[in-house]
Amino acid sequence: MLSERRLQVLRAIVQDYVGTEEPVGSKALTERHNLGVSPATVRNDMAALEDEGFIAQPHTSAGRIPTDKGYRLFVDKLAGVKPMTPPERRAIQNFLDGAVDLDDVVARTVRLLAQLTRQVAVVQYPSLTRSTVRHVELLSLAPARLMLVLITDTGRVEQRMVDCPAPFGESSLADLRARLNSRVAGRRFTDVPGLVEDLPEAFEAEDRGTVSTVLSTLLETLVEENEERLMIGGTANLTRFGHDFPLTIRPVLEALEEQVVLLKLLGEAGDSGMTVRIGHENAYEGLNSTSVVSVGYGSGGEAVAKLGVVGPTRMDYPGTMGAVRAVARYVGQILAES
Amino acid sequence: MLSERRLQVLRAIVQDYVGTEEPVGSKALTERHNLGVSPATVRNDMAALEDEGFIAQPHTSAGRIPTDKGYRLFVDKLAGVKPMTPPERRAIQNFLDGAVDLDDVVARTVRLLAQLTRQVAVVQYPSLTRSTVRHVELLSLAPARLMLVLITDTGRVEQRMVDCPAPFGESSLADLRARLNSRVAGRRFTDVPGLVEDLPEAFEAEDRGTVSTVLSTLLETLVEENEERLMIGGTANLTRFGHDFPLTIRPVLEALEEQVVLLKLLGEAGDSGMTVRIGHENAYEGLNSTSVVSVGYGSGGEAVAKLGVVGPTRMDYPGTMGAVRAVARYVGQILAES
DNA sequence: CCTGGCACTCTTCGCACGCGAGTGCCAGAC
DNA sequence: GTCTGGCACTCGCGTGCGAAGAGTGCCAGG
Repeated sequence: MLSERRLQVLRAIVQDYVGTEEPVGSKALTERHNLGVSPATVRNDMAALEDEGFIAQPHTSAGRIPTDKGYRLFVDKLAGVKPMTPPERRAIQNFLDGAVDLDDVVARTVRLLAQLTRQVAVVQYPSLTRSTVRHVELLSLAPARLMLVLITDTGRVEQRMVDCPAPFGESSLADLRARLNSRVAGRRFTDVPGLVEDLPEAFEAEDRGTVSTVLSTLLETLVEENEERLMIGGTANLTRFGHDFPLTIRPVLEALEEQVVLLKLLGEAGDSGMTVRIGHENAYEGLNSTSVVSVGYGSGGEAVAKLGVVGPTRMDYPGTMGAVRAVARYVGQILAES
Repeated sequence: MLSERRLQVLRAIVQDYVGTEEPVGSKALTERHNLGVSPATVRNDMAALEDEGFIAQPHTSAGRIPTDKGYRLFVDKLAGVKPMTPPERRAIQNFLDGAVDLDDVVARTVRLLAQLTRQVAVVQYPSLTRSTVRHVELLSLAPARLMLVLITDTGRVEQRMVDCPAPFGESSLADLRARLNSRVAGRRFTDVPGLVEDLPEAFEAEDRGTVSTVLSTLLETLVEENEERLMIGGTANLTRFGHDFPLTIRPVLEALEEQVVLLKLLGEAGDSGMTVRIGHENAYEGLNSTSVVSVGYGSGGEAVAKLGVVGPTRMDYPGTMGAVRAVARYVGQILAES
């Protein structure tokens, strides 16, 4: 077990390293933090910390830098979450209050997070899993060509082309439209598949193919709509990553382009409370030299989506966590109001 | 005026520099391109080209690299557009054919362009300004509440809520829907106002208020929802920019985050034909070390939006232009089909 | 107008060297 | 036991220098 002072030494190392970006030595430590002991003592502590794998030296005769394990301990035990100052809070609220619609809320949130943390921000759109169908519209564009329009209670509209296997009469169309709406209007997305399953049976044989096609397109649309989208911003902050640029930054940019990767990343984070994934704790190896701080947010008590930031493992964890938490909180408020 | 051979020398310099990323000297030139003259002669030509400002040397006793002016001449006079090979064409078509909706078309286009050119791709969503109305749909959500759905020929769908001043019967609704569509379907946005002006007169007094409301909402949608959006991709290709990383890449990333900047950038490009903006020709100074190749695309003969790529001034212009043109062409086809 | 030759200029690279930061260890003090 | 001061040792980093090499500009001759 590590003594109290050794933990303090680790904390000091993390803080200094985050500030200076340079390996920190025993002498500098005793000068900048009054630990009340001499450099020699600190050296012993450092040796112990290194044995335990919390810190490492890039090369002999250099100072120490924290390892992922060191950051982990720091985040878990040694550092709190730095609360935002009142002016910061006001700024956040003012900025988010100006949003006009959902897209705008998300866009502003991304900007805000990126600015506050000076890192890359990722914001997931509020999930639609609980949304319902308001209306389904079918329009005939050509004899064997329909357009399917889906309107959700969140005001979102999705449309799809449907190529019919056979011409579909106007009366059949009206019939299908009416039956479809009476079954699914007001229902949750997840319930729809079961509700329309037997619909083709109500139609003439010649129309069944088309009906099935329409239905499967509808189901596809629902699934896709349900699919999470996200927005990222602040990529310019990647330039502050480190000196060994190209190699570090490239896989990160690639990861950021793969929304699937990011969604999985956010998805893996715990549902409640803030999650910090440090370096190799990230499953995606392109992000092995980054840390991801994420948290759920939502309109009610429930989290409907996540947001977070991606930055170098050498980041200001307390500050970042404070900003992420505060932003999530205010976004939740905004969503609840609208 | 520059002699024919000097132009050839310039062309060779550009080609070699693009390939090697290193200043090219007189000797290497004569070896790799059989110009039929000796290095000494080439040196004289180079001196002349340098006097005219087409090439420059990073430092004395280094080879020459093209200046922006040199690239300009190269693009205008010395290089053609390299056509895609048949297999490439097929690949493009196949890839784009898989798209399910407009968002998907745009997303795929971005990926495709980024992959083909190995640069940053920018695709603007089809604009509504020059498109035509395919269909207007009116849905009754509540007795005095309608939803107006506008479908454009580019596959874009916009929707609006309409609060009616008075309840609006189902038959009136059908009537309005029919009249509206017969007047505006297939017409350009800009023509719509004149076409629907007198529509309220055809209705009973009690419905006129609602009809007017619907019409003004429609006109609003046509005008206001002309908001331009765009999608970017391939930012990971920025890592191939050069050796002097952070300084070059940072402003580019910043520019890419500012959609306004990008839209202006694309907007400034000529409406017809391909536009190449090289280095300092770009108004936005963050992009002074990049070139932008853009072209309009559209469903018919007319361009409804632009797409393009952003890359280092040292890029393969013929290849890039070929890819951009080909992609624009196929996207246009896809849009026309759907 | 082209060509070969030549002198000149710079950059780059390798290498040796010294400095300084930082470490590990040990003997002694509290 | 724990902390401290001292000391020898290790390396990385910056500097200076010299050689090598690439490339140029210019000139005289074909």
